[in-house]
Order: sequence, then structure tokens, then C-alpha cells
Amino acid sequence: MAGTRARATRKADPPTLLPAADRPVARIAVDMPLAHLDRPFDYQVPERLAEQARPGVRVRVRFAGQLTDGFVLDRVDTSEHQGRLSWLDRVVSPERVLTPEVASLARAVADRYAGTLADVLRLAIPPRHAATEGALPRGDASRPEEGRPPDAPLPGPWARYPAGPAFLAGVAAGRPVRAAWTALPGDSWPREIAIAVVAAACAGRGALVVVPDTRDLARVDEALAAELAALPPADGATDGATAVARHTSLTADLGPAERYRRWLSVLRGHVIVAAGTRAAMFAPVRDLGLVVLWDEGDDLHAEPRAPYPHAREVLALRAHRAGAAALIGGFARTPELAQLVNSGWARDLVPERATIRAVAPTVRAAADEYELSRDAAATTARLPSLALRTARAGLADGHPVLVQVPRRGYLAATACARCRAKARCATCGGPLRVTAAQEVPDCAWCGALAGGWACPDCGFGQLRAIAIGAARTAEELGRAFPGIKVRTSGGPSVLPAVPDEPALIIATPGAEPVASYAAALLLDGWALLARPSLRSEEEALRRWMAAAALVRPDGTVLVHADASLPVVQALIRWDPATFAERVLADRQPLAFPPTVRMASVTGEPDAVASLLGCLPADGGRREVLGPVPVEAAVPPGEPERVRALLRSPRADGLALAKALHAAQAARSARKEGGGVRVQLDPAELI
DNA sequence: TCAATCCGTATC
DNA sequence: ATACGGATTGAC
Repeated sequence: MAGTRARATRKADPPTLLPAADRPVARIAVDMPLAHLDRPFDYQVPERLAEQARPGVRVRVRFAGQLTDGFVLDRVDTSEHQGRLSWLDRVVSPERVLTPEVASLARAVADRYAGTLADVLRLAIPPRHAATEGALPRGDASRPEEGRPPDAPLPGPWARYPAGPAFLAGVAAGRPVRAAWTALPGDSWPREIAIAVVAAACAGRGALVVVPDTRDLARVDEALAAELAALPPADGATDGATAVARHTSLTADLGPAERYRRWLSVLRGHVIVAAGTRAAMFAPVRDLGLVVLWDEGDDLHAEPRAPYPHAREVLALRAHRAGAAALIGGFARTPELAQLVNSGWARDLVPERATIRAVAPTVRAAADEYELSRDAAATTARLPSLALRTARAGLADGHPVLVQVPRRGYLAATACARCRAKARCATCGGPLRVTAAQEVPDCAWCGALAGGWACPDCGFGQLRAIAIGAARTAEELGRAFPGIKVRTSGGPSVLPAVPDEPALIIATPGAEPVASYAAALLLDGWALLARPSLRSEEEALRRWMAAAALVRPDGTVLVHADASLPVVQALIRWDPATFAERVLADRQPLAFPPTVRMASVTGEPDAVASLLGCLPADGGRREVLGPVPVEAAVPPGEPERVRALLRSPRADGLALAKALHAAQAARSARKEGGGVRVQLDPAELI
């Protein structure tokens, strides 16, 4: 002993430490978001932790000389590792927070998005709150199937969809039926979701509902409470609270204690249904039988933290792996969902035309382009007379009238100065942009200069920048309708609902108060369509339909856009599914997502170049566009940023993600600095 | 000849 | 990240 005293830095393991008799090796997912360390590490389980160190528990381990958090993935007999194993330092809590289902889902999500398991686990598992863990009743709740299984729910509002009853029966039978749902206008969608959830509960399975925001969540929550309360309590229920409280809602804005309490009640099986916003997509619902995604086109479903997973993708992956049913939809539809239908993964769940005619308002389009283009700041001239007449008639009916105004501040894009077709790069199809710094427009994707551009539609040779005029609409309308109450909803102050009385309700998209409107005016639709985004059309349609869905069946919707445009036709016909299919078909020959897999690499020029240089060779099917400078203004002193796009066939998506992961691993192993952001399926490709 | 420092590499 | 090992440098 005395001989080793001099080696003060050496950590002397107490000689009393003995390995566990049973499976003495723990495989640990260490909380270390470095790409080259994204794999399990083995540790020796000391005897004293033999019982506690079960798969799924949080632990502390000594990793690279410092104590780090981690999760036990597995307990095994032996390790493949050549060197000596460290001892597991501490089991933080006996709670098995990482279930096998979520562990393997998180791994799949990391692989899909070129991210690390550690990053995904941080999104999936909320921070621990020790006091809450102790306060909540321990152990498993009784399973619903202990009693007589309740009768499958009656289709109710689902009978309005030809495929509705069959879908519901499939869910109730525990089959992995998957639907791409186009919801009928009106306010019955929360109840439709709740009924599908009840069907899953009848099969003794859990359900998970993800919605974009807390407003939608409140409505789903209410519907779930009503529909689940109607279920007979399970006969075998051991405590009254368990039998009644069958669902919970999860949002990020709850405090840490309440957030963890509700999440634990899902984990422990006290509730079998969870509804929530984005982060709930990883909720450890037991026996998952159904996942639901509402308003699948809302960009809130895209997680802004690495590795930037999208709720649609995660829930589809999850349903697939768990053998659960899936209900994905909204009023509108994205080409991504159309792709899921095309590939055969999901089946259409859409209403028939006769039903739509009966419940959807009449939609009319008024372009008034000439008037608008002459002077965007003109006052009442901005409101076509038809709009004023529509509003007046609606108010006379004794109901509120909704006015949807796009938000300000959209980026400048370019279009043909004559026919207004969006200007695209001749080389790769990306959008053209004009910056103050240069006279010749260039492509935002590949950087190719577009000197001598000519419009492919009309042959005109001049571009114009597109920007949106001020939205002084509320003021103008107030003047046009003296004596009528004008209320606004949007930005920081969102009205959840308004009473059924004559009033003008001015709202930005997504902030429309729930009401039974006599009419809706969808202003500046042409400007929404001119946004420099690949998604401008589908996004415009989504916003229009969300507003139009609040209008009474005998009401009128007036959209401020050219009626001959397919996207406007889709609104008039209330047929977002066909439109999404068409958008998808249009993107095929252009090699645009989602018909191809795209990834973006953003960061300082050197870092992006080095990452691209680290990419392993591929079979030549991968394409690199750029890098080009990022358009966004750089604060003084900040380094310039560039972006490269990678494009590959869909079938090579996993290989693309793997290559990007490998490139990041090579860079992080070499300690190369400079933040590089790697994003698969980037939301905006401007 | 020894110690202080640098660089590269592994992290169970 | 950080910590360690091996190589390198520099002072006695």
C-alpha cells in the first residue's frame, strides 16, 4: 500500500468492490453529444447496485475522467471491450425512465436525422424531479383488459367519412391501420380524435395525440375527457383515481414538477392516453395502439433542437415499429403525407364530395391583381368591393366575420415582373434572389448566377422583388364599417374564442378565434403565394382552410387570390388531398423533396467545407449543391455563414444520414471547431 | 537526466 | 469536452 501512495492522482478503487453476481456488465448510453462517441459504453456493476441498475434507469458514470449522466440500456454477462471496465458510479433513481420502445425509437430517430442518441434522449426524457418521483403512487396501474372490454365506440362523426367506420373498427381490433385524414370543416375534429382514442382504449391499448399548440391541446383535452369519461371503468381497477383519470396532457410550459409528474403518470401506466405538443411524441405510452397527429402541416411540428426531428416522421416511425395505428391529418395536407399515401404506408381517410358540399362554406376568389400591384399602400382600394359586400352581408346575418391577414416581414423573393411566376434557377431549380450587393440574381441553393434570365412562362426578361405591404387592414376596415366592433387576435394577444354576435375579427394565420363565422375574408392571398418558399402554396392552403373551417356551412369565404390557380381551386373545391398529390407529382421531375431526400449543412465557410470533405464516398447518387452564402443578415463581428444542400434519392436517405453522421464523427474526433448544423429534411429551402 | 510542455488519441 | 501517454524540448 505504502508504495502506491505517491501516485496521488490515481483513483484507488476500494478493494471491497465486488462485481454483481448476475450480469455484471451494464451497457450505458452516455449523455455526450459528440458524434464519434455515439455508441454504448460498458461498465462494471458493483454488487451493491446489482438490483438497482436495471435497464432504463438514470446513472452517473465516470467517462473520460469526469462524472457524466447516462442511461442503462442493457445488462449483459460479458463485455466486448478489451481494456478494463470502470465501475458504475451511482444509480440516480430506480425509475426506469427509458423504456425499451423509446430507447430503440430514439436510436432510429438519431439514425434517420444524422444525430446522436444523446441529443434525441434529451428531447425524449424530461429532467428528473426527485420530490415528484416519491410523491406519485408507485408501480403499475391495473390494465384495462382486466375487466370486460368496453364496447367499441360508435362511429358517430366518423360515419361522415366513407373509410371512417372501417378505420375505427381496425383501431378497436388492435390492427395497425394507418390513415391520411382530411378533416371536414367545423369543430368536430377534437371529438373525432377522441373517439379514435377510445377505440384504441377498447382494444386495451394506449394512445398518443400530438397537436401543434396549447390552444389545440385544450380542445383535444376537453374532448378526451368527455369521451373517455363515457367509458365504463375497468372492473379490475384497484383505485378509483386510476379508473377515471385515463389521459393526461403534456406541454413544455408546465413547471418542471408538474411536467415530470404527468410524464411519470404515463410511464407508470396510471394513464394510457397522452396528448401534447411536439415533445410528447416521445411520451412512453404503454402498449401503444394509436398515434394521432393533428394539423400535420404546421411548422410547430418541426423540432428546432438537434437533430431537428419532425413529429410526423417520428410518429410514423413509432407507429410502424410498435405495430400501432396512425391517424395523421388536418384540414389541409402536405406533400409529405401524400407521399405516405403514395407509398402505400397510409390509406386515404377523406370525406365524399356530397358531405363536403353540405358542411363547407361557399368559397369565392377575387384577385384584383391590377389594383393591388399599382399601389400596395392604397387604403380602401386594397379591399375589393366584393370583400366589403361579403363582410356587410355576414354582419347583417348577426354573426361575426373573420378577416385573415398575413403577418408582416416575409423575405424578398423574385418573380417575373410581368406574369408573376416565381423565378427559378435554370441549373437546379432553386429560387433566385437579388441582393443589394450584386446586380445579377443568383440561386439561393447552388449559387449559379442567372444573368440574362427570361421567364419560362411568358418570356419576359425582368425580375421584380416581392414584398408585402403594410397590414393596416384593421384600421381600414374599422373605417369602412363604422359602429361595428373590431377585435384583433394575433401575435402576443390571441383570443381563444369570440361570441356569436356581429363583429369584425382580424386575425393572423393560426390565431383565429373559434367561432361560428358568417364569412371569412382571406386577404393578401397572392402575397402568401409569392413567399420565397417551396411550401408557399401548401402553406397558404393550410392557413386558408384553417380559417374557412370556422365558417358556417351557409357562410361565405372570400380569398384574395387568382381563382385560376390550382391552389385556389383546391380551396374552392375543399380538396387538399388531390392538391397535395399534384404538388408531389410536380416535384418528382424537379427532384424536390419529399420525392428526394435533402439535407442542409450550415455554418462558417471553413467548417462547412471541412464537413463536406469528410463525407465518405458514395456511389455517385448523392448531389452537393453550393455552398452559398446564407442570405440572413449577419450581425457585425459575426462570421459569415454558408449553406450547402445535399440531395439523394429517397431510398438512399438512411445512407445520406449515415454519411453525414460519419463526417461529423470524423470532425468531432479531430476536435475541429466551428459549429456546423446538419439538418435532414430542412423545413425551408429558400 | 529529469521535468515541463505539446500533441494526438481514446473516452467503457 | 478532458485526461492520459508518448514525444519533444530545454535547463541543469
